[in-house]
Amino acid sequence: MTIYQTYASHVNAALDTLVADGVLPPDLPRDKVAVEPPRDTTHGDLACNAAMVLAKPAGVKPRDLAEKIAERLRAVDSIDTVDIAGPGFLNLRLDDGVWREELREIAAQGADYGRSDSGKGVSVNIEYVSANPTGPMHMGHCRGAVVGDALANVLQFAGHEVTREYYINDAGGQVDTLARSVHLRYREALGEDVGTIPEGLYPGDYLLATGARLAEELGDRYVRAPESEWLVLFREEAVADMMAMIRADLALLGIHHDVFSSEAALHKGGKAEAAEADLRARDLVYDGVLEQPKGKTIEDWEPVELPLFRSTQFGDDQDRPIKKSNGSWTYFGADLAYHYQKAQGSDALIDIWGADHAGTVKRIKAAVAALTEGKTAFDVKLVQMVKLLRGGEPVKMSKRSGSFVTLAEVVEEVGKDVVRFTMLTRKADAQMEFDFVQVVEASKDNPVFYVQYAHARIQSTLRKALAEMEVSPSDARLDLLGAEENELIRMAAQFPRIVESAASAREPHRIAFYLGDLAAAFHAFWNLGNDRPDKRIIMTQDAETTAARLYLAAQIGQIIRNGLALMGVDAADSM
RNA sequence: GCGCCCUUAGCUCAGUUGGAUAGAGCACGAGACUUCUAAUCUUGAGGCCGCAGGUUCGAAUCCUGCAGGGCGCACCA
Repeated sequence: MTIYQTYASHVNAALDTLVADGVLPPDLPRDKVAVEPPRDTTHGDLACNAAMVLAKPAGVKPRDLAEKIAERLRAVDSIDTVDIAGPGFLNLRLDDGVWREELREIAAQGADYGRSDSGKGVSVNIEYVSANPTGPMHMGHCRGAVVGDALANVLQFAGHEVTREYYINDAGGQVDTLARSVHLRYREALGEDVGTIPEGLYPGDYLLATGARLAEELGDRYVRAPESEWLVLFREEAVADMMAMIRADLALLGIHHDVFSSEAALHKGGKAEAAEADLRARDLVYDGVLEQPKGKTIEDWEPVELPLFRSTQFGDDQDRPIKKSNGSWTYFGADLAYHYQKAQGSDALIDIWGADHAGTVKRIKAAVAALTEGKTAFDVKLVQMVKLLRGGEPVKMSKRSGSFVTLAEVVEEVGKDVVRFTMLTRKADAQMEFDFVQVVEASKDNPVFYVQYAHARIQSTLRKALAEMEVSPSDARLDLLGAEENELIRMAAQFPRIVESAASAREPHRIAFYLGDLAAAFHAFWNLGNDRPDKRIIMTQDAETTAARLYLAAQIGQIIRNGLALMGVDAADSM
């Protein structure tokens, strides 16, 4: 139990006695009662809003109710003072021992500190990356990959059973184009001069290897053969190679999915037909004709009857076709079936998408709501674009020549940890700049460095104390810790709350911001020792105080490691 | 024309799902290095939370309208 949960239960007990005494009516909903750290630390250690939330339904004045709750809370041993402030806040000040005890808790739980079971019983499927298997990963995929992976870590830490999934779009027109591009490279590998790559095909050099491999394995038998004879084969081979490449790219970032789902396999298994039948039976799919969109003229518009999903019933502004006029499935039609399949295996679904797909969120949410009859929680997290800069100047990217900035190049240049941390320094739905120069700067402007530096400082202090004083961290005399140290502990004790909020809000960036704050607090404490030698961690004349402060520093280090681990970043022991 | 996202200090951004006097960093002013790693810290100034209504004990946060910016708008993926 965290400190906050412990004191929430004290508040609950106090409310129970008030109900028993007839001051409060029974059955008041208490879900809005919160015990939280106050924003302003001068207000105490914990703040509770119970009196304000319950006063109205109970028909009493907030401050009167607050006074009654306060009376009962004052009887709790570990609570030093209870003040009533503002409109009826209960401000609790805890005995210092409570915080010292939390420090021992951190030490005892170690890498598990912050783990909770709040997500227990709710399995989550999180689909992220799902880049089209037509080439290597580039920076456009990077942010979604990191956000998805970090979120998966956070959810797991919060007790959810998590499935990390990648959806392979291996059934659309793009992979046919890929197959044709590879066929060209295959002919090239057999000695043909193919000249410049025609418009509409993928020009990238990364297809050379696949072409060469197929030339070696298949010989020249498909050089002159009609497309119908080789398209499927070349498509499968090319997709397999592209996926191998993508997996290798993801591995550079430390990302490993549990499940790779193939769109082609979905169709083979008749999943789309099954979903359609299900929806038709409930009149959620019908054959109809779409109107031409208003405010936009389409030259070759022709009204066609298509099977349409009634997404307007779920708030979309148009019903959406699940099949094309040529009979094949639309992306949406397949995606609908795919989400149906995912919903069979998990209680909650999360998709991480690029913001350019924002327009399709409504229809897929509608589809999932329809297919699962609203039973499966489903979230789409949109991830905004990343602008690449070098020293403030935009990095030029040309998709046409195939010379985009690849993920592998970036990881090679700045390292996995810098990429991952930086991608989490903004809310996912806010635009972000990634400056190659800035992200590797060794200064406090650079949060990656700043947090790493705090950790390295802690580790080096531990080493130094051991080497020069033969003193190790110890909890024997934690009573020697003062007010400044307690501030630090208070901050450290928030970690479990932060993890929980990051999990429930699905916002992994909160971990990064918290670590920045924690690092700042540690750096501040450290520098206090410059002005006040009695506040240094290492006190050569005082082994007991040194041991206690080392214990504190070690636990701060532990939390930084735990937070970084959730982000998928390794902690540095020295810099 | 419609839908979604955004608008917070000069700049870049947080804001614990509705809490108290709205916070950081950069930049600007003033300070701290014979150090425990100054790769850091302390301190000052800086605000109509885009605008206008509404909801309530209480709004940057929720609702409505408006303005400005971004993205997307037949069968593409």
